[in-house]
Amino acid sequence: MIEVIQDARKHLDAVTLLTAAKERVPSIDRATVYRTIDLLKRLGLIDELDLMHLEGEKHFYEVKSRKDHIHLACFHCGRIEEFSAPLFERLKQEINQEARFRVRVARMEVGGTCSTCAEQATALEGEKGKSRAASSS
Amino acid sequence: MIEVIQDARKHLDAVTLLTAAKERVPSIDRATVYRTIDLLKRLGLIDELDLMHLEGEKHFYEVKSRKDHIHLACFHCGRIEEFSAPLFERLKQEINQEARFRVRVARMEVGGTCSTCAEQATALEGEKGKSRAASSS
DNA sequence: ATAACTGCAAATCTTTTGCTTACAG
DNA sequence: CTGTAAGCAAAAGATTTGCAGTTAT
Repeated sequence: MIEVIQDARKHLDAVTLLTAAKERVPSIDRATVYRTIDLLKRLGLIDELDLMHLEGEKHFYEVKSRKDHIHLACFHCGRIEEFSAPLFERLKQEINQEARFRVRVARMEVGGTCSTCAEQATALEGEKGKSRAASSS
Repeated sequence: MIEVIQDARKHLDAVTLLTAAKERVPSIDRATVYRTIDLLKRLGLIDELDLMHLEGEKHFYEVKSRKDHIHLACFHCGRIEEFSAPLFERLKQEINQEARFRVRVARMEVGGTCSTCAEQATALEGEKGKSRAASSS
């Protein structure tokens, strides 16, 4: 089961995970998937993500890596980027020290506009701008 | 409606929000609450939180403040602490620059052990073994 | 026999939607 | 009128639970 998550190229939600798992064990049930997810979560083997609820309220899962990364969710194209930063690690340390809070899991999710979509938007504005400029939203 | 969220001393989930709103407008319905939440979210007036799903899968809401803060959720006592750090702001800037990702909302949630619970755990360990060391408070 | 795991079905919880009425512009 | 907002009821989506049958210890 954790293999399924590991093998996945993208973040899986429970239903997709169920479908994927069925390819290996056709008889597998929803309940088993959820129970296993819960187990893996408690064991700290996987992380649970929300990905800014771009696709509804479901959760997504990924195998926990040594280095946490931030998920950047583009509101326009829905793509999820991952971003690692030393600053993030430092921030966690700071929380440990300044708030005296022992960090076990840290999740940072960001929503906004990815570079591709930003460029497209800029390009579009440019086209329209030929005829008429200056409409501040 | 946003007043209800503003007045709240703690983070509210939709059901609690509904109850609170009913005190002002008894006829109010779930649907209205959810529709309003959705509106306020889109207007960027409130932020949606998960608080590490300490209490199930519901979402919590708080009025958006100028300065984002990080939510620290204690797995032991369930308390939610807020933590602001310049480092967090810098991290967002870094995302803007290095990933060329235009950040609109950033959410960071941390799960772990708060200082109080950590002290209690230490105290317990101390009892089992040797004498306690001085603890800060 | 015991304990852990699984499938199946039903239940629960949270959020969304369709329809209808009320009301303001 | 016409479009927006609200109530109500039902639906939908995601996750959990109770129960019973299997399998390994």
